[in-house]
Amino acid sequence: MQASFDPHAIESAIYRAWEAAGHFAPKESGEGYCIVIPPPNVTGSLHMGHAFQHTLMDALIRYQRMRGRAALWQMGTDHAGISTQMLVERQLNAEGKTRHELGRDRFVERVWQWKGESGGKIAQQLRRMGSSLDWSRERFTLDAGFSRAVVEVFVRLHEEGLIYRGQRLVNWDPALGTAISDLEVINTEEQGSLWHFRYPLCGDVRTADGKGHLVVATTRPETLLGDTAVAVHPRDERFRALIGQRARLPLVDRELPIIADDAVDPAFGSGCVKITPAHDFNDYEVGLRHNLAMVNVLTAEAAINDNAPAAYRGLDRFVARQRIVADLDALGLLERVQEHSLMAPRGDRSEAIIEPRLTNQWFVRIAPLAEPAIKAVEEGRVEFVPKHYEKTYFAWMRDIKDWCISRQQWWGHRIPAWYGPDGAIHVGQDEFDARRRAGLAADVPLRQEEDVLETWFSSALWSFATLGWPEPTKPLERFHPTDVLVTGHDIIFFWVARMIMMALKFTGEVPFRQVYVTGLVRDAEGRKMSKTKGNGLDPLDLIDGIGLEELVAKRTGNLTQPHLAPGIEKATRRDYPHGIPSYGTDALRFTCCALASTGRVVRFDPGRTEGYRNFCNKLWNAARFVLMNTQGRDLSAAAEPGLPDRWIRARARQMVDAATEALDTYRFDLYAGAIHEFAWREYCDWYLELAKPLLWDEGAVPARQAAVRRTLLEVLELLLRAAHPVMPFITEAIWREVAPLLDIEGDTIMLRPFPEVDDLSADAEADAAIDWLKGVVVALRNIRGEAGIKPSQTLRVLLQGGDARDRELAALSGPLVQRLAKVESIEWLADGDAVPANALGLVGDLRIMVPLAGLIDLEVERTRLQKAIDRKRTELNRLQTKLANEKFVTNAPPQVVEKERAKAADAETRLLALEIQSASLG
RNA sequence: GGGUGUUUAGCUCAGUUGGGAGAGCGACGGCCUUACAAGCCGUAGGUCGCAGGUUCGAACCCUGCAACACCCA
Repeated sequence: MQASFDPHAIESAIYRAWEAAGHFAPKESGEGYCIVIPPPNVTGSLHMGHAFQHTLMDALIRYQRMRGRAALWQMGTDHAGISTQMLVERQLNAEGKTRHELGRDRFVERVWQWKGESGGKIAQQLRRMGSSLDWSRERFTLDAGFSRAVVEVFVRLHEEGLIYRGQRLVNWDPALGTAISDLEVINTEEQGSLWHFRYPLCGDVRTADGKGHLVVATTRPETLLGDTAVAVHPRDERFRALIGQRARLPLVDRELPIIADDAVDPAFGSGCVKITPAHDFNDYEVGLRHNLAMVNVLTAEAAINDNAPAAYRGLDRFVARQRIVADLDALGLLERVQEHSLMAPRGDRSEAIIEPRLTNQWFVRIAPLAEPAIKAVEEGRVEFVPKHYEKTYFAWMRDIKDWCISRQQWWGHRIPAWYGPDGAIHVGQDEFDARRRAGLAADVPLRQEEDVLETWFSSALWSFATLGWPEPTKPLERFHPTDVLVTGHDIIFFWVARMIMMALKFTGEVPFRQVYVTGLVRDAEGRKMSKTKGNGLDPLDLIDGIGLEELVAKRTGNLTQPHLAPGIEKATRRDYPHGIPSYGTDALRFTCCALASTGRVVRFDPGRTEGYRNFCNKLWNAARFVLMNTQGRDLSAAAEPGLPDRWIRARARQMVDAATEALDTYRFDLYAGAIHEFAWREYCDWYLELAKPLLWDEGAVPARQAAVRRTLLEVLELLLRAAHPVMPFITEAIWREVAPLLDIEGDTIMLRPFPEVDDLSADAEADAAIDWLKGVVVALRNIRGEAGIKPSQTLRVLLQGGDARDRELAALSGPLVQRLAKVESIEWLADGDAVPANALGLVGDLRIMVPLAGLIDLEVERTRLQKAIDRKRTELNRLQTKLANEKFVTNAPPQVVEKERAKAADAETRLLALEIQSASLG
């Protein structure tokens, strides 16, 4: 093995070998375990969020595979309708073309071509992460089988009346020219203006205070072109007399009824509200209630259409806004303008301001689907981890609105509906089926719906359509419901809820038994990682490393806002003065696990990755040490385990227990902690050090040495298996060296069993003995450290006090203590013996003394001692106060009281010893 | 406006049923000790957001308040 850990030397070859051997496919027999991957965008690339979630999924899959389950991690990608179409349209624009010039067929062809070119990237990156996905079963939401499932679902929902087409007010994205769903609209607070306009009253009508006009306020003046009423609150005394009268809409010269509606907030603005049913969701409801006309004044591009006066036709909405304000001002109808912060709706993809717009769209009638999905979670058939996300889920599901599923786009599943010459709608699997169902002759011309389904409609079928539905396939039977869905809280509504509804509807089963909701990855300062902010991290850069100049170029290139480049460059040079070193996949994965605690935000700090790269190196070198001391040795000799051997196995048992518990409850941070703690703090820091004296003692009993060698190997091998789910590559590389020495069959660690607690036994005796030893060694190190004694200086140690057990342990562990603390001699003194001036350490009643002579400065030792006395006295006082409290003694459980008494007695003994020592030093 | 979550060491976070406040990183001091300087040894640092309450006992349970984050309208 190389002297230091080099991830590049091992990773790719190992992954290729696993894949070639078919190890990622579920085994033929055994209980199934399945996770479906949240499908990445087919033309996308890996970001930190993927790296994070995929690490957790892969850890689960590898863990369950090692536990004997037939584990399937179902691979697939999403066609990502809007974002992919946007990307390709942008490419076209760069060439000076538009999709409309190209036409639908050629455009779609072009997208497929782009998919062919860039669609493999994410798959390669997933391989670099070590993801044990079953590539042989890879699916795509637009592949033939999946599309069939989509059509099937559409047709059946339509048959049952759960899909309908209708004219509704929808969120219209003028930049993309399509409707989008409520969830795709992001409302953010922005600064704007509130314009107050005067609408003259018709006839001789006057307001209560004698004015001839009403005042209405709006943040969107251009919409007044579509006003069809003015509303007031029915109990608003100021306007009661005006209800039923009419006002005149300026510029348009339309008479508007003055109506009363509870929805009006009398305290907002003037108390009068202009009603634009075709361009505002609240007004739309008012319009329905009062049977108002709905005047659409916007085109698909959000310019003013022909329903408006000629003066404004064709103007962009924001140009029209300025013009209208100016015109009203000129007419003396602008009362005032007010600074105003408003919630601006923007499209999550285009970031354009969304316009509510009246259009014909397809909807899913969702309430009948939501009901069983709510029940499934209430009854625990689907369980959220952490549990509190169920509240979020219920809140949304119980107030769910019909789902707009049609998009005026080209890239996606074209809606399987055909229009007859009379405008009648015929739905079917295909045109033939639609004709058959409708009983239409072959010569009746039919025109297919132009719209496609939104991407989430197909994603909603992911759990079962990837497994072969609508065919009753074996994988479907074996792996559905899947075991757990691992995803972020940002897509609980988009995806999780819809999958539950669709799976229940079409398979009668929940799609997964548990949902593990991860936090979302942010940068080290807690900010969202984004290209615009230039604070993004590419997981591949953490794995492979990247030079500073290249990193700067990557972060500042192709910015949508180029003026931000200098700031980004400066921050990058500050944060990564030497670029990013290559840390390897295992270190990145370990970081992801270690950061996966229960919070909602995961602050990703590359410093942690460096630390875990070091951990990989530690493990690598520990393995080198073990191999150096075992290769070519006779390991078959009868073994006689010593206390350290028994101890490390007992510790291993504890580690396996903790690791198993952590993985079973999705506490990946605790799992990583258990592995790290055991490997570094116990196996390396103590066991390897304890092993050295025995290994290097030429006069040692052969059976003892054999036991040490076997223990070194066996515990290392067990540790590798326990750590494999989080760090697959390094564990495989080391395991291949270690396994032959232990005569283990098999060519890969990934198919070996995960360690079981029952493989090991607890050992109270060994624990006590090694605890004692550690106590003595730490006490001596402490004296050394504080007294500034050089590590090369050997010590003479005197022992006094203690009991028979201390003498027994000293006899057993003396040689180990000597080696670990660099002690040349240990001498027992009787209780009454005079002792030279010394530095004192305590383990229970046992006094560990290092004579000062020539080594330790008396003053330094006095200071150290005084500190120890102060600390111990504080502790004792606290305990004595507690024990003096009668209420405590009578009310607390006896074992608690007993424990406190023992602690007090111990503190007292120690304090006494320290005080005697203090007196003796003068 | 409604809801959810968070607040513990300089930073990032653990803390399982209420019973001696922890880890990693960082800081400081000392070491090239023959697996590892990507290492080893040691040290310092906290009124557990604030105010009440329950309890013999509260970081943990209850109430109120504050700050921050996110979701919904």
